[in-house]
Amino acid sequence: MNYWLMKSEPAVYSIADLERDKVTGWDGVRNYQARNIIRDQMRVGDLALFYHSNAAPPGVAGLMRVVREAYPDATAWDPASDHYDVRSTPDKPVWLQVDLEYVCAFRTFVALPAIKNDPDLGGIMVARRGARLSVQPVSPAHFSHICRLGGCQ
DNA sequence: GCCAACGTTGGC
DNA sequence: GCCAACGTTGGC
Repeated sequence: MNYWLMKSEPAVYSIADLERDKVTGWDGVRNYQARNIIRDQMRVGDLALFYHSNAAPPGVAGLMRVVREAYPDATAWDPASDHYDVRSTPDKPVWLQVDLEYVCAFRTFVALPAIKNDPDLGGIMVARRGARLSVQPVSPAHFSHICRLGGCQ
């Protein structure tokens, strides 16, 4: 079982939207490093922290689970989509997505400044080098600590 | 809105 | 393949 942190701007799609939808296709990833993680490493049953980026403050808002492994992201060949990419076609898809299901919304939002100041979360990627990557690995120890801070399982 | 970090593009 | 220019992310 692997653990991840996945970013979304809450103004676009938030943990409350996922709670309503129950399952969502995590489309729109347009970074090769993030795509390769989705393609090569994300497996059904993996858990992911739902991170609110571009928020005030940013931070972890809840928990979700992978329920479908990598498959083509159809928004890439939709000219009407904000994520349209002329290089990707149904025959040769460039961009991939997974499906994620809602697990819980944190009772306590775990804000980025608290993450940075927590000695138990030293070295976590979201606070350091590679912070911009929209799909990141999280160590089991860091993952369980953030879940405990958030008040979710 | 600013800007640092960093990924991508394209000329050579 | 180098690297300067440019675009994007995302914290602040």
